Amino acid sequence: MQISQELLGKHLVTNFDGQLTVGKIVETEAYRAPEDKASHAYGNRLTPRTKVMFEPGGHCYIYLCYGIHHLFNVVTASDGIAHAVLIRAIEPVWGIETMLQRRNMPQLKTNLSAGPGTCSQALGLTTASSGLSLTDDTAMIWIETPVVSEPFQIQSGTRVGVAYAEESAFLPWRFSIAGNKWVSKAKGL
DNA sequence: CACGGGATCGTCT
DNA sequence: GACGATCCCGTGT
Repeated sequence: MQISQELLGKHLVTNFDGQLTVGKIVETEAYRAPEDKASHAYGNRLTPRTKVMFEPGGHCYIYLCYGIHHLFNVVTASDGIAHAVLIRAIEPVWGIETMLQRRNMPQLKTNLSAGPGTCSQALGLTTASSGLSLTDDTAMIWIETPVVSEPFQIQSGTRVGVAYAEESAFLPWRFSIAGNKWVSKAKGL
């Protein structure tokens, strides 16, 4: 919860095949097992897929949604506690040409990375990278605090696509940088 | 601009 | 064997 807000404004960096891409995190969602019915680890459900969420924080959980989209999460809690923060949108900062190529887009538009599936694709993140460390010296994915950053207000709302989750569906656990045009359009905010 | 549907496949029952 | 923590494009207004 706190971490999902602290991640706003931070830089998410990937370095695959010598291609450096950087995006400022502008939108996140918190998922907190065991009580959160929207979490894949609800009730501490432990499967081959979810097990990286139970490991100590500092690495990532990436999974495939709707057979098409790779969704990137930061695992945030201590050993045995399955908390994660979904990165829903980034503002491109560096490596824009690479991101456009990955997205197969001719020119820069806000839909380059507004939405969890597209922003993962822009950064080159796939399930193949699930479980990788964000903190190792050799990490290919990591998070940095930008040297300079504009102050911003945090906006919150309910999460997207979790209507099935009963009472958990109404938790205001979606956070974004107010007024940032790279935030996804889902459910207005 | 709002809505509707199709794409597409790993994961769990 | 069903179903998503989604996106995009088509249609109609």
